[in-house]
Amino acid sequence: MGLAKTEMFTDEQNKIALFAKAFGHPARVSILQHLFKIDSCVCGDLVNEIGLAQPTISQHLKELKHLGLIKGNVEGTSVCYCIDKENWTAMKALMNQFLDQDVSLNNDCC
Amino acid sequence: MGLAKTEMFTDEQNKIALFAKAFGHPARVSILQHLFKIDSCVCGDLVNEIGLAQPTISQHLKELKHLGLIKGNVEGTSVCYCIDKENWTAMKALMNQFLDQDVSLNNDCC
DNA sequence: CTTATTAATCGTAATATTGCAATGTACTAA
DNA sequence: TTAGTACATTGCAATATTACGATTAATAAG
Repeated sequence: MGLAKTEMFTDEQNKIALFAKAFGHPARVSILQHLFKIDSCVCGDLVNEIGLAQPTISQHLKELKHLGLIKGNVEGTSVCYCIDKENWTAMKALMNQFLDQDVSLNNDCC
Repeated sequence: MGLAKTEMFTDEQNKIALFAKAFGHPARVSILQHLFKIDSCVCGDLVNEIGLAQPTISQHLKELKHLGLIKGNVEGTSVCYCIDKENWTAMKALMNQFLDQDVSLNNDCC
């Protein structure tokens, strides 16, 4: 089917899945890492940095923007993208809550 | 195409993407949360806990096992699944490295 | 206005994912 | 052996994702 049955899960679970899906492609991981590294806005450099075609990068950027993880500003003919820090921090908190479930207390049963 | 061009990305980026993809479905998030909550092994309870059919759960478990995030032991007619703590910790370190990129130093350019 | 540049959008092909019915396998119990 | 239980596998349909060529939209420069 390819259609996730989101209605049977909690909002939190669905939210975690949505963010995780955004990181589920190396191109988007790469884009985000680059935006962090540059520590300022990047425009079409991403197309050169990463080896994918311009429409492909544009599509990945659109997804990240839709999730609120990045912001984009038009600047002349080019567009300036950067991390949305506030939303990134909120996302990080949610992911850490999931990743940091208590591992130490488990008894080794398997 | 639906085919990620993994060869143009670093091993780290691809690894992050693979783990993230595993969390990119609420059912798998739910399965993992349940395994943590139970704090011991779980067998077929997952089918009842989550509202999906048995083959579907089995498939999600297979993916998580393939990634090394969970372990499964046969126990009589049932199978006992639990978190692979060592691999989970390693995965967590990798993800945190990605999530914890320095946000504070950025200048607000967008 | 014309042309160049940059990025978004459209359309489409190739591939991946999700979900489940049907079936298979392995073990247990009677 | 037979029947039952628990889980895995297979096969398939529906949908999603990825990638890119072609095109469009918007701005800038001449």
